Amino acid sequence: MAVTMRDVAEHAGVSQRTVSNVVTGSVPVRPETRERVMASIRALGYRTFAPARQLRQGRTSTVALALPRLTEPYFAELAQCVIDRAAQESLRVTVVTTASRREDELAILAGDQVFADGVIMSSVALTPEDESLRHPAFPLVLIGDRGLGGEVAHVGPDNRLAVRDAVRHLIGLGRRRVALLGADRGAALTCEQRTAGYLDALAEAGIAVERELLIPAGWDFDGGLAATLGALERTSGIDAIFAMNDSSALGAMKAVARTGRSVPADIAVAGFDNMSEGARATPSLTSVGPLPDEVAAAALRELSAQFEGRAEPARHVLPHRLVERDSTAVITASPR
Amino acid sequence: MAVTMRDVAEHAGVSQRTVSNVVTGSVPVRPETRERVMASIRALGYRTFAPARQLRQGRTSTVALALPRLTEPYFAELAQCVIDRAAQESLRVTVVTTASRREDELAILAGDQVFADGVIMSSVALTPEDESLRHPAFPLVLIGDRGLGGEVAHVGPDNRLAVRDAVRHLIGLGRRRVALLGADRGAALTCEQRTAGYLDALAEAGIAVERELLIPAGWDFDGGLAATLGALERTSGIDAIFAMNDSSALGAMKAVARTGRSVPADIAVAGFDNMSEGARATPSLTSVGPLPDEVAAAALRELSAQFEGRAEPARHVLPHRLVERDSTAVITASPR
DNA sequence: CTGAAAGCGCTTACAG
DNA sequence: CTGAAAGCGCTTACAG
Repeated sequence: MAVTMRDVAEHAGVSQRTVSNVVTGSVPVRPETRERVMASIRALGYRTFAPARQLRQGRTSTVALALPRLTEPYFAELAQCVIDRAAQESLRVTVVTTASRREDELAILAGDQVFADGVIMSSVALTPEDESLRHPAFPLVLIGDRGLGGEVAHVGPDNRLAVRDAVRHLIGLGRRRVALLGADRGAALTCEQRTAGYLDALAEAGIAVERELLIPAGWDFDGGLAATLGALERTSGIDAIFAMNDSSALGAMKAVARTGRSVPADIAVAGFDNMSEGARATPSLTSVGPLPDEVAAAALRELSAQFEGRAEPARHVLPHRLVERDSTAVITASPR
Repeated sequence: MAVTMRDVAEHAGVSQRTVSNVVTGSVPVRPETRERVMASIRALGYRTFAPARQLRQGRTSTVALALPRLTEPYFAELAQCVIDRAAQESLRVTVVTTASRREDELAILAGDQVFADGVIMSSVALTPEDESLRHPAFPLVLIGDRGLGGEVAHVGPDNRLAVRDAVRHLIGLGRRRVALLGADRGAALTCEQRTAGYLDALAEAGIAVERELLIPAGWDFDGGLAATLGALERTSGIDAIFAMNDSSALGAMKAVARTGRSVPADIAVAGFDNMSEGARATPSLTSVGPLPDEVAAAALRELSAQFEGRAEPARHVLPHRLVERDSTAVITASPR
């Protein structure tokens, strides 16, 4: 740093203390003095050197956000929500991406990459057995899918209930052959839980489970597209698709259209995540889950609670909402 | 911070200096000592407090990335590229979004939000007249579209040349009524430059400019979709569309399909940005421009040069590439 | 390869 | 409302 607070103080003929008061605005300063200091700041081109303040205050006022990737629209939207919410509390956000690599997620737990007061992580590769999850060395909140261990804070929906509600909605439309898209992530808790919700809804309605309606698929647009194309070719009579997330649901809608069928007339489609992109799709996509902004807000709230020592790490079940849109409308629209 | 380096040194029976050597790995430490220190670190749960290191070193090892929003796929991809490239140089990335607000961009120039060694900004609202651009108070690199002032570093393609190449390609396919989608941002330099490239290509081919082929549109998916639907209804005979960016080009392709026409048989479509999403679209999208990763790499390289005082802020013209894909293929595919 | 000590640029009780 | 001074937790010449 070229010019320091000391230089400004000298230039303005006041103490460092006064300059600090002006800069932080924490203490009222006589307008006259204030003006003089501001003038010196401008004249000298002074800028606060953040690390010094942070060292003194013992905190960075930064949160790290760890996500698999920003190129998945859901994560991009979530990141935007976290940034916006954090800004309201004068917190900055450092984004770290893991590419879904277990080693990267573990490195974050080890605190290697963490130059922040706390971490919000969307983990996809950790398991409840991971020891480092027992005692994170810093405030940590897991978001999204995973319900891991008992020690670590978490915010997320009740996956099972949410999916049950969504599939119930599909069945309520009179659909009887509801495919579950993305049903192959054996060990992943989220997948298990969402699958359980699907089975609940079927059982409730007295519909038998058909093995071929459990469709393996990647949880992204291309995964949903490819798997749906395959399923529609292989299996006839599918009249609804519940996708494990919105990205794959959007892919599924494209697949349906490409085979000359219509959403929702021939096949109703619903997803999970309540991505804002779903509202803008054609047809607009029915989805279940908390809103991304609600997830961001809850994660930040939990992190703040830990910063302030207000609470033990807690596990928050976020209420989900089923937003019904055109992709499950009851009208029988004609194709195109 | 609970446990400091001092505590570790005491616990291990060595000096702070030695602990520091072990932690940073900058100086070789006797394996035996090293092990003892590591054991103490684990036992005490020590973690480096970044601000102290940063204060001492006089730098944050963080770059701020300022973008309009993360929910625009191009920016999400660019952010991912910057994060990946930065990680290679042990730099962290703090993401700040401006929502395209001029006041937010100015605040960043004023250094208000900047807790980083330098800033990479994708500005959309500043003009060459903005005084704060003359003498940024910290290393600053503008990316993407804007060619602003002479003082501030910039990386970006030659918009005019790039668009000329792309439109030339369209004309080379035998298309004669090439629409320019997104041609309404009067003052914006990028828009001006790209429009000039379009006009160049037409002039070259001896094609008269048709006023109604200059289509105003927002530079995003929905903007491209809506404007193209309107244009196709209003104007007949359009046989190609060059969109100002890939997002609006993807919207245009959807509009074309929705009106029962086919890409590329009826209407060829090309965009700008070389977003990776374009390669995955159906049909895959022809695009021109540098790759997002090339933009990220160049921006970071320029920033590093400024950090090290290696150079005056420079203006880098990135080579563009025209990636030809299915949306401009010569085969006459039948619809669907 | 390791110690003892200075100092990075701030903020904040402690006085007035 | 303002001063003088201590100290946050590191790294790094300076010695050995």
